[in-house]
Amino acid sequence: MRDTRAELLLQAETLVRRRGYAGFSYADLAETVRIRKASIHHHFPTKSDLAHALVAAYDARYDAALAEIRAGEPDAIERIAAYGALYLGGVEAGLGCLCAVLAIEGDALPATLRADIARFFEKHIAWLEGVLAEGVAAGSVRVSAEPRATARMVVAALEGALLMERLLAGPEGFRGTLAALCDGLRPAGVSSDRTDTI
Amino acid sequence: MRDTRAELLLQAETLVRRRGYAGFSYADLAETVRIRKASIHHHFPTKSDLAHALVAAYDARYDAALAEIRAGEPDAIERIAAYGALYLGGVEAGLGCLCAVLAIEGDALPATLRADIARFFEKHIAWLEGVLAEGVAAGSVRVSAEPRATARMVVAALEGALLMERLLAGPEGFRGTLAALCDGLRPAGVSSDRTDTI
DNA sequence: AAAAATCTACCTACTCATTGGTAGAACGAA
DNA sequence: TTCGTTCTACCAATGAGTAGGTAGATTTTT
Repeated sequence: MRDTRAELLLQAETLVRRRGYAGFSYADLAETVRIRKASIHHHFPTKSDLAHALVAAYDARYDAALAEIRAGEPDAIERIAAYGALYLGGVEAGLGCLCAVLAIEGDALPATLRADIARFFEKHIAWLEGVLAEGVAAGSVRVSAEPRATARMVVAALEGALLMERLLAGPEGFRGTLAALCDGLRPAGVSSDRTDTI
Repeated sequence: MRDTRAELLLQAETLVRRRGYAGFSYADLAETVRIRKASIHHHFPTKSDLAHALVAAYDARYDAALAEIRAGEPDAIERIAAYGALYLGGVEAGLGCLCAVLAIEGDALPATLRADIARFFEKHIAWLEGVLAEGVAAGSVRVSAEPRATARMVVAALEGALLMERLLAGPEGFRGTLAALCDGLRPAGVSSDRTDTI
């Protein structure tokens, strides 16, 4: 027995992350999942229903990943490197960030969806702010501005790098940006042994 | 006598930057420019012709702006701040970066267009690499990694911030990221008087 | 346990607005 | 008269979404 709904979510996510929200159709999705177009409407009545479900699933996966990083990695810089590695997966697969894709088409999207996306980003910023604040307290991080502004900058840099390096230098280019980002947060005089093995 | 072609380019750019490439149509454009749909085809036979022209014009404007910054501003950090201010205009107007928008829908775009966009980003990276290298030589910039990787990171951070802050905190949020970015590039012990007045 | 009712997941076969694009005529300026 | 521009009037294809039906599993009633 196959879980059609899950399959639809998986393939729809890939399509959106590859071609954008307006750039994929129920017909495309129907073809890749090998189901009739009308059957998709049974699971997701409208396209924006599907989009909501997509964001919810994506968000939940990130929630789990953030929690795991926090639990498994004590060092702040390593936590950020691990966070960056989540994006690296996208670059490797040639897929943009779901929420970045949707954010860009923002003006054409339902307001509720835009709110979901905003919450996604806010959550990441808050998480990073916490990580940075702890790192500063522990002396393993040097932040030039307030942690909040730096947190925003880190998310922005990673989102931007995913967007750009998918077209330019691929994983190679992304790793470079991630390394530069992490190095910039290290206190002066601390070596950066591990940044090239992220 | 009005320059319809220029008007078309202007309005099309706004539409794309607001809703994405797949998210706007010749019908939309015709309505805002108050012309018939078929007349647009006279100026831009196909949609991808229009897209190419859009990128070319956008790219040319950035070329001019980068040259002006280089000519008018001697200090490296101030140059980067001025570069960031170019993006700020987008946040204020609620418009994404044209090339970021197109990059995200990359897989659905003609390959030639993708190449144009890649060149746009490469150019910015190269420009920033030059600015950073000069700054390092002059002692006004401290780069933790190689200038090339830092340059990539700067473009990524600004592209990402424009994308995100359009939905989140607006110009306020963007200025914060820009300040954090610039502060991170300043040599230790140098005050950041001007970052809040960018 | 058998029969009846309901539900789930999928189907074919549409609707109807919109998409990018074309053909060819009309207009105005040089 | 010719050229550049804009128009009306179309086209085939595709978009999201709907109507209504069928086969099979599940639940409810007798």
